[in-house]
Amino acid sequence: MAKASDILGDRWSLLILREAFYGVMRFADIQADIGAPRSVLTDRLTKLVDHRLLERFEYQEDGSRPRHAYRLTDRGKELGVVFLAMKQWWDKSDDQEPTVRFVPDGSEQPVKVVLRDDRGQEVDLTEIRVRID
Amino acid sequence: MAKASDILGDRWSLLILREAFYGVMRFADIQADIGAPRSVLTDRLTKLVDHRLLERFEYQEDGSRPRHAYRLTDRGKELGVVFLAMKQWWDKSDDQEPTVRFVPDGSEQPVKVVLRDDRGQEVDLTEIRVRID
DNA sequence: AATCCTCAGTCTAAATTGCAAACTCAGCCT
DNA sequence: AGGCTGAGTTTGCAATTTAGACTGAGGATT
Repeated sequence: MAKASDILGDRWSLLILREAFYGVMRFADIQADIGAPRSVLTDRLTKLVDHRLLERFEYQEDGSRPRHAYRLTDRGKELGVVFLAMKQWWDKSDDQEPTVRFVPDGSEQPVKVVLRDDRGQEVDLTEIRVRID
Repeated sequence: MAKASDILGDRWSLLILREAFYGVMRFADIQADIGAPRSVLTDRLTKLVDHRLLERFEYQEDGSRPRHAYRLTDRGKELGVVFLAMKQWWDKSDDQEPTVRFVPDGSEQPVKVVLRDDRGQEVDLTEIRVRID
């Protein structure tokens, strides 16, 4: 997991990925939303592509020249759980009502991130041990 | 969640917290494990204490002078889910067998981080929507 | 008692990284 | 031809990070 923090342990990368989960994927939009300097944004996007969390693709709007944008790879999408866990953690200790919620299709109640044992039983964080082989 | 990335969006803070989950909490041990420069380590530990993820306490080993060390606060411990999610994500795309596993008391099967709806039903990441109020 | 050792930092100068703002380049639009 | 837009690149300066030396408190060693 040390390498995971190589990728995620960075102010901008986390924010970029969050944007990606919300669906934003054009350079200018990301830049406007998170306010990173362009040069840093270029660098981070390149790194995220190198790490196969994002991929760069061409798109063309009608009557516009082709441009490129970024989208999450499958591997990147799987990081969603990490973001949900982070958001849940943050919301819990923040006293504001969250303005963004993640809900399952066909429900209004937000999803929770929980731990489960191999029998499907929910487990509390305090009830787990570390096993080192 | 932008502020969460203020705290976590940093190469060393993530590693320090991981150490804390493994139980390491003395300055020298953290330093030896993660290799951060001392001055940065001091700075990050102070920040993590300020953000109430860690607390500093005195301890005394028999026949040694009192020293201080760091331990996770309750708020810090709750971040465990984020770390487990990160580890699970990393393990999935890493082809090595993980050498560290988190297992519930009284079992050998590692816990999984999953999403659950309000009725306790497990939900897949692909089945959720964003709701903005 | 003087010196040594360990831990937990602090200090410093050099290297790296981050920054804002200006510049570039391709192609569509008037 | 000139302008505009998106997606960068460049530049010169500011802030952060780094390795490594230094500090200071107190127990241990001589």
